[in-house]
Amino acid sequence: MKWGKGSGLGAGHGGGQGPRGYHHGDLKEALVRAALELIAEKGPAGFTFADAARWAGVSPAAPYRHFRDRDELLADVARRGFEQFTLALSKAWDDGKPDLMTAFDRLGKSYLDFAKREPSYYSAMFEAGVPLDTDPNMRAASEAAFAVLRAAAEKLVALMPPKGRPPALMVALHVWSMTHGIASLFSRGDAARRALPMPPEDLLEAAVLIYLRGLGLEPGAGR
Amino acid sequence: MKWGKGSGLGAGHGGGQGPRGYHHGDLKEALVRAALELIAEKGPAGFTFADAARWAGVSPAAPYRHFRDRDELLADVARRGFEQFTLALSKAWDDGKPDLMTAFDRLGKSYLDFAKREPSYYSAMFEAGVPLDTDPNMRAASEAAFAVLRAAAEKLVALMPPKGRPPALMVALHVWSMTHGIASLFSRGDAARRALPMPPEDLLEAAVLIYLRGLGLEPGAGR
DNA sequence: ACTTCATGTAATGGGCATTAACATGAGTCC
DNA sequence: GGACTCATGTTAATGCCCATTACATGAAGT
Repeated sequence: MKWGKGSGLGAGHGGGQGPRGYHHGDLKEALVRAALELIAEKGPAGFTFADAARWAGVSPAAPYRHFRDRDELLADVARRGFEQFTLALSKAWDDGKPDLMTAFDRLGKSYLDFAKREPSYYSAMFEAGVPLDTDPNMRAASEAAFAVLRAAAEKLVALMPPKGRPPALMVALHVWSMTHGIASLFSRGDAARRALPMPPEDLLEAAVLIYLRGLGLEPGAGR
Repeated sequence: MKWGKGSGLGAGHGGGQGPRGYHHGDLKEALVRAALELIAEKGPAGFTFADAARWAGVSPAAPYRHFRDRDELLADVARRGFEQFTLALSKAWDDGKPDLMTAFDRLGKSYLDFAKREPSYYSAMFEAGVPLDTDPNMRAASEAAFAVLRAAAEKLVALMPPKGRPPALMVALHVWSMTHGIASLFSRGDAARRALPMPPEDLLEAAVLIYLRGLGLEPGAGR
């Protein structure tokens, strides 16, 4: 045997998504983890299919049994990223408790936090150029993440008098864009980007406060 | 001769930045154009040094006379992108004429317009992972672009009463983030991204109006 | 035990980056 | 004007690494 036995996965029963019987280790999971590791090291375009195989400790051809090609691997990473992202956002929003403003702020911070804690996922999701409509699950996962934000926006605008109430979708898009912009420009783990006179979290918080005031929501509302 | 004569560059006098005497065509320019073309086709990571040479109609070794490696080529593309970007933004801002609000709006639109009209430059500048501090010119070019935005923000906050006047730098960063977020998420030429119920320009305009109102700037101010 | 399927391996062909040695044409200096 | 020199490009060669297709192999099912 020339390739070793994977990287600490043992010969478990295969907890992934295969029905049950796995022969060896859980290669699919190992490949995904390899991809994450490699993305963190050299960016979403900085590694090859063979690299992932090498990292997982198998032969260069083994990945083909699990992914058609490198793109499919990347797409799977992105999909998983969206799923975890949705989870994190939902948790942060927590249905608007204890009050909407607090929860909304937490939501934004959670977005930035995800981008910083999981730069590999974030890269795969937003910067790798993975098309959203190869896998229907992909689009669903991505939309689920946005749905959290949108639901939050719905509750927020419901605080306003029905007269000049802005469309919740627009509010959600605005907040998303702002947050994504800050994350892309300043909040990456790279540290190779631009310096900032304040932490990105504060930048975001101020932006959202100003924006909401512009909508007519006073800072104490919804409490 | 096996490689043909380039792609329509003719044997002009060499209008690029070489002092004057060029032997053949203006290969350096041709390579940059090749890179732009190829980025547009397959993304900033989707082409090789040899591809660029082939596209420019020269042998695979020729580019080495002009760029140390592929990264240097990409960096040059990014630098030129920032320069053109600065130009476009300056022109749009036009020193705040005829009034600040109009000019500011034009500035934002110009940002989106650049991202849409020159997706290759935009990619090289913001998505290719080109480090800003390899070439001092690079950082300078990138900062010049931001300086336009910052100057505009300065003029805008000067409209406000000195009491609760926000830092211009923060305003500039907010607007930049928002605009960059919209451009990244929705305004790319890709068309492979997410659908939007309104044009990105309108989304941005609304966001900026709301944000400025949140700062206490009434829509008619500065006129 | 035989079949079957999932899982991996060995081997092959091709492309790319990179370098060194050679060719060529434009300006330069007497 | 003619030889010199340098920038620019070509040819050729090397080594690496990748993707991908036939072949092997071990575990489960009957």
